[in-house]
Amino acid sequence: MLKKVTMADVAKLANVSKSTVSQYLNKRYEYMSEETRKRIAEAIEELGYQPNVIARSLKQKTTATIGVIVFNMLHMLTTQVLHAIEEECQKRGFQVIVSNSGDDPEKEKTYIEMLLAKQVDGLIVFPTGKNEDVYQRLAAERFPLVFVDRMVPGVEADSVLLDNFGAAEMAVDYLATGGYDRIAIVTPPLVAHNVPRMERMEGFRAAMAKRGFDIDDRNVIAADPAVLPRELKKRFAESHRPNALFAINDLTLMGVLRFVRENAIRMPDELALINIDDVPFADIYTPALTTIAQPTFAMGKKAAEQVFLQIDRKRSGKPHVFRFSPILKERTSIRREKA
Amino acid sequence: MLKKVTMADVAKLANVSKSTVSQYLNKRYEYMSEETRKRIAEAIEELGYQPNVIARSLKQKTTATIGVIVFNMLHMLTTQVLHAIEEECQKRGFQVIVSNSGDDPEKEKTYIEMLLAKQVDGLIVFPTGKNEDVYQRLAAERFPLVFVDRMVPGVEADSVLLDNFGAAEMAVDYLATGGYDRIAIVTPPLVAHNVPRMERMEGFRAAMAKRGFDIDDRNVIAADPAVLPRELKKRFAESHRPNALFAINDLTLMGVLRFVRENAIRMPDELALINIDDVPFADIYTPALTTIAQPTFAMGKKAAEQVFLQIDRKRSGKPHVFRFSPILKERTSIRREKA
DNA sequence: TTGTAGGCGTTATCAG
DNA sequence: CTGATAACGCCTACAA
Repeated sequence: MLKKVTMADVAKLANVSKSTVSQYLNKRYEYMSEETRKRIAEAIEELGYQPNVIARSLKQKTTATIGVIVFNMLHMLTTQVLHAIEEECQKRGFQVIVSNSGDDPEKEKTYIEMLLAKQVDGLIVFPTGKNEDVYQRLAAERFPLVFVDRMVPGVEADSVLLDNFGAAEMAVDYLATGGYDRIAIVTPPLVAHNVPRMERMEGFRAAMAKRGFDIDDRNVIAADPAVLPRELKKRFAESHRPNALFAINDLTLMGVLRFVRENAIRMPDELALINIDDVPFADIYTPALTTIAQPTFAMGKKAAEQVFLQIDRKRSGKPHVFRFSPILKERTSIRREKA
Repeated sequence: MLKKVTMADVAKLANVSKSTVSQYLNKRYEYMSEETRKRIAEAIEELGYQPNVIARSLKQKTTATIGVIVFNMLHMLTTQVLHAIEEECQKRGFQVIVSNSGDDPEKEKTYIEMLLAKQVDGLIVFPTGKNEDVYQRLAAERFPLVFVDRMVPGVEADSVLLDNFGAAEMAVDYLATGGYDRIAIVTPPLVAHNVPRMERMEGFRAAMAKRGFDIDDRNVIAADPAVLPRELKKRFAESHRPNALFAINDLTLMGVLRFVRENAIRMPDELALINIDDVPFADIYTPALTTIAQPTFAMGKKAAEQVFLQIDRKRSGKPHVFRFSPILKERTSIRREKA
């Protein structure tokens, strides 16, 4: 590791002082002779000098780094949002430290602290939702912070998320317009701190009520993906089986499709299906899946932009919750006329 | 931002010197009175002191950070390997800076340099393959470096990749055993610096030869995923259409499936299909897709372990290329008896 | 236009 | 057992 080349070495070789080299590096060559400028450039070249960003950071108290904490790296939404964040950061010369909390609040807390110790300039968090005190502290310090995908009620921070309520309404409306009347919602277990899940549920209820459909309790199918096929099978063995399913996310969708496959249920004839999250295989599946996409790229970009605004201390005032509109992807897992 | 609490403050409040506080922080309390220990602990607590990792790094020349450069963040393999890397790093208290090169060598070079300037302790690279000089420099400096997914011939660095040759053989063997005799390979355009692609092609040729099958040139279908359906259609309009397809990766698979769907080709009756990369929808597809999985998690773990070995200067000697065995996932897109 | 000196927050060395 | 003091590599007045 010949990483020993320092500013001093360059200065010596170029016969100038360290400060002059520093000026040069920061492109302040207004008052610098063409001559010395060249000498420094050569010295740098010759030694293969690379400035030590750490030293700079220590002085400037800024690291050109932001921390991102996600709760599930393998989730497609995460990947896509992350991609957009990274891209936005590249434009600003920032880099991204990624940590995976696995939805474990303890871990999340630890990582937030590690990231702060590393002096990241900002934080984008897909929050577990269970570390309100930590979030509050950050908000109080006005540390640049943006929540993504989920928000945390009571914490004043910029948040970027889907219009979940609207997405659920969209699902119901689309199914209803197609003539389907026995609509069931399929979701992971409902827990209060999971805001999007609750919002989707509420949107569903509201849209059903608006249509004058009553909600059979048996048509709220809440189960972990692993046991979902079994639960569905149970429900479908009962009376008044649903003729349309709304899966609130991609994981749930997988459970539904497994059920459909195992029981040789014909779509869309026997059953219509719509879900949130535009999975990559949606249009090569048979039938092609009608889905509700999240604008993941726009969301990631916005999240990054907001941290940067905060870093630049340019935020207008109060934190804002940015709601992104869901996008209907019409395909063929739903007929447009009632059976 | 009340981030002004420094070691000096703690020292003052606890009535000791900075050095003592430092000892404490580094858990060297062997020769420290119970008394002072407690006082320091209290002071830290009271001030909410958080050590500044940047300052520590400057002194110790170590950052507990590794850089990962991938060429496509959205690729599933990338996500999964990344996940494993991150997990392994967590165990060691390391963090991960992720950059996306988009397979652009210029960007890759820039990021490598930025990461080095940030004093990362090691680098894991999914290489574009076109920056040999940069890789060489790193190797020469013995900077901790591991390549993943692709390797770079001529550069002496640990590399973690699939046994691509073996995977292609596996595909051919499985199809041949099922009685299929007109096997075509479907791949993105072949370019020399893309090692895995070439290796898979070679494995295919070798396995075909071994079986005594000759390879009709028209059965090497090389095209970008976007135009693949068209190319396939063209081929299938000709004589001696293939009765089995081997897609060398998931992107290619998507193209094949689109073709299959658009032309209502029945699998496995008219056409058998196998591919590398165990896509998440493989077993909910109809027919369930027989695939060859990469042990992505093990690969990521190994990559991380190898950088750490290098960081700890414990590497045995010469760099090593780690080949991971493909895993056959038998499903139903191939019949076991010949048509 | 360039150089000197001091400091950023830690750790390391060596006295005391 | 504890405390000066000097680095680490860079930036920034202020001097020259």
